[in-house]
Amino acid sequence: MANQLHLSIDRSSPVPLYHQVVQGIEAAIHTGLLEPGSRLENEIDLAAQLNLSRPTMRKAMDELVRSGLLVRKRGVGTQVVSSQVRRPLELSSLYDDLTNNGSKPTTDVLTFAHIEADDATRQALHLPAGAKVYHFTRLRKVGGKPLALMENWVRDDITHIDEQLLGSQGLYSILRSGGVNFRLATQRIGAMVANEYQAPLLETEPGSALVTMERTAVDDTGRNVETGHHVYRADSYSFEMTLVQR
Amino acid sequence: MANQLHLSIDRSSPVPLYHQVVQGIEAAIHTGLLEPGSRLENEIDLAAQLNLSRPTMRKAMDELVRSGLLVRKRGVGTQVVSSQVRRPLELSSLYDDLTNNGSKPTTDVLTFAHIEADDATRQALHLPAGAKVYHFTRLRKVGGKPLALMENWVRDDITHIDEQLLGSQGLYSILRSGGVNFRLATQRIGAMVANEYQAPLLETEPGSALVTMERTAVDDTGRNVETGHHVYRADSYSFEMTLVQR
DNA sequence: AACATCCTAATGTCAGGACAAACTATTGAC
DNA sequence: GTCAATAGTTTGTCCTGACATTAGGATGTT
Repeated sequence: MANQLHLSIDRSSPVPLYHQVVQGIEAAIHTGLLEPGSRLENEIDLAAQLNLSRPTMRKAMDELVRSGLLVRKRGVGTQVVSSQVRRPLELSSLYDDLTNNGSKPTTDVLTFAHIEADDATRQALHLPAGAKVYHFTRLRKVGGKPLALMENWVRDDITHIDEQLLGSQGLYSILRSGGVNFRLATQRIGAMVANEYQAPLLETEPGSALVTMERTAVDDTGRNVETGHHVYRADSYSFEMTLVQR
Repeated sequence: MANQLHLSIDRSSPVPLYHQVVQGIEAAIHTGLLEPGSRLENEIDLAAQLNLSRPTMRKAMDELVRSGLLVRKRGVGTQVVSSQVRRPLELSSLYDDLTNNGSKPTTDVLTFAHIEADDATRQALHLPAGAKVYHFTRLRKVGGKPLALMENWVRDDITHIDEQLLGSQGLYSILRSGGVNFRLATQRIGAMVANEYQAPLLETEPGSALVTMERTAVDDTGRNVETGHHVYRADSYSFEMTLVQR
């Protein structure tokens, strides 16, 4: 039962020890070395084997529990979750998701403007009256096939946004280069049917199903940096996530 | 700038100290005592004021950061997020969500059976060939208005499920009473248009937009307890969540 | 054989301390 | 006046140690 997982911890590495443990166990689960349903050794022994303190070991396991790979039960032990685990929904842009996936997305910038924010945008971004924002709509394709139609509003007091840049990079990548450290986002996922404007752009029929997503992102200084309204072809996109009981 | 929040910590309470702090700060934010965008005192001072150790204080703030109410920045401090915060998507049943919301949902059990699991179900629940499951479809209404059409498969080796019980309680409530401690779930959210079967049940037109959700839930022993396929009227339901950068 | 009780093992909570790293603002030099 | 070095503040990481709580098996009794 006691599974020997010989992780190697590099104390001279700049990556935190607990994170090295997280990566090691993640890898062990992924490669099948740790089988689904199998029990891990207890925290204290594991910590001792790796010459780590128990709080450090525990913090690593905390993260794995939070991400859904492990399940703990007091008085019993820790198990690898038996289901094939999907990654929890993370704060990332569609563009990043696609490139990480090996796809090569392209972006058509349909409209681009630097305008005074309307009421809804001012409220979403907490801007004073008269403040200006970047507003643009983009069409994202993968393999030449349209996937998403995206409309965004971004505050203009952070970094300059260029129409050409938008055509070659993801929005979040541009903003990160501009010094924005995203911390969290609130979003709402729903559904609608394609209207006469959306359907031809997405190369589908009016009346076909679309997934809708509204998102507002906050950076590490607490500013609401960006808000957007996106629609995706339902036959090509869905949101996967892992929920963890807290 | 240093905001005085006089939380009271009860050391004789069975609820963990860090959780008392979480609740206290949550309440302070909710009541407006801690304004959006305001800075908190540093961890060490806060811990000292409440006669807590820094790790305990820190664990409390960790949770608040994870849930999206606070934003931390090394060398700078901790701020209350300026946006109105929505609760992150938690592992809960629709029924619980609705009752917590003050609504009074009703459930019609459309079909109910105790049958041998098909291939897809066996794979989703990790069951051996020949295993039996409960299979049922339900229609959930709020205020007499149909909201969701739900089809579920549940393993039968945990607790007995009664057709009548399903009509009066949520599924998760029944399973919890049966000794199931849910730990996590993986789910996928998408969209479709209502077909001829769904539309009349949901009192909408064929071709109207529906939000779809597929979910598989895991308990604290690592078993896949339940899997389901739900559809919601898009004009009445959407998924809200908070994503946190990890 | 059935039941209640005790024991053990594991996670959960909490303390107090130490140092590292990052950001800010001030100070100093040119 | 501008820029770079520096000091101080705050969070990030890690350690050792201790006790509480729970689950489940083992034990003993009826």
